[in-house]
Amino acid sequence: MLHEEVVGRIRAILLDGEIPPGARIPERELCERLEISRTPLREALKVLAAEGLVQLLPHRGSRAAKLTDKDMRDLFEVCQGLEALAGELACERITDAEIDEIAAAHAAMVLHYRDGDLIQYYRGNRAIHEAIVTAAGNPVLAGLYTSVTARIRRARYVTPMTPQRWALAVKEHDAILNALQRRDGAGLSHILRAHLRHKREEVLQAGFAETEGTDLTLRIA
Amino acid sequence: MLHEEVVGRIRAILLDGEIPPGARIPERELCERLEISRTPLREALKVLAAEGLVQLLPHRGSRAAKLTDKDMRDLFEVCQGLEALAGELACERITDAEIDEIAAAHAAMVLHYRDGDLIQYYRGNRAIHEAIVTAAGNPVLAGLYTSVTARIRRARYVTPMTPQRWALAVKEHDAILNALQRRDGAGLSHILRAHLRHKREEVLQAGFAETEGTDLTLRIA
DNA sequence: TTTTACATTTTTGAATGCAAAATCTGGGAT
DNA sequence: ATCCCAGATTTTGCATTCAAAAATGTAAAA
Repeated sequence: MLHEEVVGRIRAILLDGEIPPGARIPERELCERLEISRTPLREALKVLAAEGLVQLLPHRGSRAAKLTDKDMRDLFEVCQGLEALAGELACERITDAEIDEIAAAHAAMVLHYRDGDLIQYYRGNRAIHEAIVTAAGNPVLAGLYTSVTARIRRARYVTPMTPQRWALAVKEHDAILNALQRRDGAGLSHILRAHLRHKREEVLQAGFAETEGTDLTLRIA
Repeated sequence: MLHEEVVGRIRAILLDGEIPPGARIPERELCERLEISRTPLREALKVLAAEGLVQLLPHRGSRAAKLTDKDMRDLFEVCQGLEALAGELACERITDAEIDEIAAAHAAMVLHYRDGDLIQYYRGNRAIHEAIVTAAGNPVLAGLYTSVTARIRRARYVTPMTPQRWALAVKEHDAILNALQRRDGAGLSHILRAHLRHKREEVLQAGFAETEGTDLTLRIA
């Protein structure tokens, strides 16, 4: 198994919440499960620690990082900045074909909204945001975006929504698509910020400071 | 020696250009120099690879990452976004005392400009940009900023300047301080973007694609 | 002289072993 | 019963070792 694959698999385990925030990461156990020895596992943990997903305590092992409200706020703030930038750049560089793809994804997402299928809605939502970042044509930006969103993913995409908020989010997405189609960078940037600000408020209101026992089951309000 | 220290020391070696971009990283040699064994060294290299400073080639060792013009453009673009965000947040959160400190640093920097001391000027310049990012009060943002700027540092702070460009940069810094003092987030964000855009143009015009032989001696035009 | 095939050496990536640190356990004092 | 401390156990962090892959060198053939 390649180094990057090890990192990826552990990242997935953490993001799935299989090892909940704050819990110790059982080295020996993970080694057996991934069928690798401690050396490559520990290399991966150091990388994930640099990413902020793992917390290393000298001589006391590693734990799945726990996010405080402040961390969450900070991450959302940065995420806003990155998406705003991505929106501007995307408007300069996006091709017609890419816009069409996003429009299609948008339409599909709206259908999921109509169906009240929050999981599929979130999935489509995420794909759209990622497509915009990709369209920005800046791999450095894309990399940072991936790493920042990974850390808030569980909060962002597993927060219950009221019908009002959900309706607002869909309306914002209409505006996002519209700005993209008009290639209105400033406008898109502005809408994306507002969209994320609202999302952040939802998440923080939901009291999302991660603790050992944070329940991450998807609930629909 | 602690893990973070190992990472830091190797990072410094790379940023100093002691191992030039594209050059192989001599594992054995670094081990002897840092007086550590290969295991912790390799852990550090993987972390630095995730940061983008090191390139890992499976079964062929690691090299100091080489930056293409495109990489440089992408990094500057992201850096602009991060500084713009930092500027906005700083205006919301900065204390009077912090503003005074930045004003003092600014005054000192202007003196170095008058003296024609580019090295000291750059040093002061960097301190100001970092102080703004710190004043934003967002450690996640600060972390990304550090990592992005690290990668372009050598280009950003080791590019020759024409008297015209230098004068413009100083003028922009006046505007930056002014916006900060007025706590004009939008204005500061705008100026910072322009400032970095100009810097990027300088750097790219200087033909900064990093190659094995890139001469990083500080030249004053 | 250049090229190709092969053997040797070097380097890489990962497993194992070992010393130091931390955690756990149980018995005795308060 | 609770608290505390000494010994045992586990876990961590690093050095070393080992197998596999790549690089290098050599010699024969074109």
